[in-house]
Amino acid sequence: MDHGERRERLGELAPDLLDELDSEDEEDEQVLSDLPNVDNYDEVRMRAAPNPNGPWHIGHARMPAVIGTYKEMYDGSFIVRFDDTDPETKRPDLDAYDAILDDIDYLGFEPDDVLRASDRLDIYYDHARELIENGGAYTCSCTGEAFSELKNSGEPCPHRDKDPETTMTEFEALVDGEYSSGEMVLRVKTDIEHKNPALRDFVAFRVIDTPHPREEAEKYRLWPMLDFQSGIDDHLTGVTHIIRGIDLQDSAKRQQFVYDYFDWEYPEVVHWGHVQIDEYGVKMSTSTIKQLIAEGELDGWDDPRAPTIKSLRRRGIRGEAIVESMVGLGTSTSNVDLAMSTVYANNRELIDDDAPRYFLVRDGVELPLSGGPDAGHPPIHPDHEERGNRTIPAGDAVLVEPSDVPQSGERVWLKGYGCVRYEDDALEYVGDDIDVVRNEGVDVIHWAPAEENVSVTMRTTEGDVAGRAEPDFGDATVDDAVQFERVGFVRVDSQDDDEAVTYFSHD
RNA sequence: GCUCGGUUGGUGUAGUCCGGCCAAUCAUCUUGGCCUUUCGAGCCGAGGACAGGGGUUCAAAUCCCCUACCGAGCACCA
Repeated sequence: MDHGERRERLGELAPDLLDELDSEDEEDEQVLSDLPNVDNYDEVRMRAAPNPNGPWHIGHARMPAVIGTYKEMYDGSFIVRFDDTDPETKRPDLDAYDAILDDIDYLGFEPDDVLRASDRLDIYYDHARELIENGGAYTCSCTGEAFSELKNSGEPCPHRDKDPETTMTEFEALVDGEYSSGEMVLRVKTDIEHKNPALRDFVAFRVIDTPHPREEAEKYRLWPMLDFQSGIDDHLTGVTHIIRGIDLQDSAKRQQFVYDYFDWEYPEVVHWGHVQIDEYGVKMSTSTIKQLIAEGELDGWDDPRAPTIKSLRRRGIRGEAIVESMVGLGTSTSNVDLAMSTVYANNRELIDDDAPRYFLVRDGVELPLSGGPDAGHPPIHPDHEERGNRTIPAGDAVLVEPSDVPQSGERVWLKGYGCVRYEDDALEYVGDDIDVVRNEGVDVIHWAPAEENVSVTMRTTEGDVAGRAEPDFGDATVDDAVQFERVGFVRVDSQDDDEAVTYFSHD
């Protein structure tokens, strides 16, 4: 029995099962693996916890793409929580908060709530106090080096046995700003002999002398470390599923100690590996990009050479295409490479059907033309005759790309116009019988009028390219995705009289 | 050094928990053909993978052990 026969048979025997089979088929669309233990929760709730130190690079799209997709799969929710708890070494960039939310919006997702950790210091302090009362934390004035040495040999530091009252007093002094950076920290008491040294008595709070850039938070000096802050917030905001990188593999184990003190249930965790993106010479890290912009190597976050979401956006890559590509990577713990060709393939599928066609001649060579009709009329879209045809006036001369100039005596087909022969440095019309293309191997090329055309700058990942487009390209409006035939898809970035700027999307 | 994790075609992924219907899925990629006045799309076809070695088993991508390679943590970064 082949598939069809089996279906038919099943339909006779058990129509119910067939319905079930069909609905399963529809859900074959599911691209991500199931989240663990979803049934144990009323609602799947997730969070993205970006550090607002700049707009997002492409890799950052993975988090909203994945949790946004899970949100749709499970009818769940997700929040964005800015983990901006280091005013110094990971100093937040005030513009980045909105830039990141804007990027998430571009990807097509809307967070159910947006929080800033720097608004929540008092909450963290309160939980620290409770932890201290429970004997789960102690103030420690060891230098990092000294503590590390003790810790690595599994020995407690002298401050570990402090009574909670002393710790509490010292903690309040920390909160009140009576210590400077480096003098005192609050540690969570875990297991100083834990076989994994990474889990032994980690720092929960430290003093940072540099004020936070946000006005609302500039008064604070005592800042929680990620593992403490994030652990508290995940619980308080009802997060049921945490998705994070393998660099945070030990976080859950550390935070588990805190959760145990509070008698909380730890959320489900999924770890994924790092993403690398091919095709970019520029290193993909926010700080590197920031530096290149500062040095003038890149024009800005949306420079076509920058590996950022803002750049892809300006290049006309739809958020949906980025999301599909990211979701396609799945959530495996091994590191993955994302090929930009996948993103481009996804985007092409989204824009191809709508993109009108135009000719753009790069580095045009001007060739006199004689003997033919006044104009060429190629279709606006080859699959949609109803959209009509363009009009490209031929005039007395046309532009063609240098590599398209035929050998002397040879013919070439100017698309939408007809066949011409190249002789004595000029083109002469020789007819409109398409059979020469079909049977005689005449090449079809694109062209533009030498007189009446639109000057176009096409910005690409490799630099700017100058060209001339056919006059009808003037009909394209800013933000349109169009295809320059034989060149590739571009997004129209600006359009003034006879001057246009386009950003190259992909071929 | 201590600890934790990973390795399926060029790339990514499904399958691994609960061994058999996996001579391994899907996409991208490369490629042949059809169609086409380009590119793309579409249609038909092709290419290409279970890191290596042992073991358990009637049966292993799947379980166990070893090796190799890759990665992560051991921060007063996130």
